[in-house]
Amino acid sequence: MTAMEAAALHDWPDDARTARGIQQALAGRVRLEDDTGAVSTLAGVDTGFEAGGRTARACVALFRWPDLTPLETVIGRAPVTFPYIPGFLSFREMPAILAAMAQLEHLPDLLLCDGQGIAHPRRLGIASHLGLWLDRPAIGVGKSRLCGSHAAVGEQRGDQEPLLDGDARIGTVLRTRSRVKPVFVSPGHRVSHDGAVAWVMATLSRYRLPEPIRAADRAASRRG
DNA sequence: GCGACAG
DNA sequence: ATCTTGTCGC
Repeated sequence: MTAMEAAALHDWPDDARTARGIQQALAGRVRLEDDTGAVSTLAGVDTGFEAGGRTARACVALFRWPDLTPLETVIGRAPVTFPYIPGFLSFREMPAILAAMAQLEHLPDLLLCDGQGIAHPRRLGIASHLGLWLDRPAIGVGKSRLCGSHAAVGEQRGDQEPLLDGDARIGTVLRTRSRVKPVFVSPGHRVSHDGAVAWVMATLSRYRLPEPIRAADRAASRRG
């Protein structure tokens, strides 16, 4: 990696201007080839807020693969030092996520993150940023669109349409439940578009979101 | 200038 | 994301 990239990876900004520079420096390091190796554990990642929004509370819900047995749930907290600005979500939530990850004996072999991967204005959504930071395969699963356009998606479970930004494919709009609003799937790091969609489909139960993300979502937003 | 805009 | 109770429906 270049010196600028090395400096940007584990560096932290305190303003959007600097954050944008970090995103631009890191985006080129994202790998879109499937490089998951042997997956024996995977985790869902989500963040909630408490104390009137002054504290971020992240949850990492670890599961065994391929049986999807729940293994462990950890919670990490961190002061919120960055405002919510579309396109800069990772700078708000990652400190808490990293605090949660630090509680695990071993990092998950694959991360499913609530939010976008490369389906981002500068191709560095939270799943990409986190995947790069931890050097782990990561997938972004957004409940709504940040950027890009797409054709109408079929109404049946499994129907999908590529998410495009001009000529470039940045993700997939995937119907995870028949007649229910689709999700926005995009590679975070070390996974392909098709690989990301396959992982999401493989971790679904009967709901709209993958089970690992649902579990993280519950723990992260649960009061107390 | 106007509209869009992850969580 | 969060502030918030009950309620309609499978």
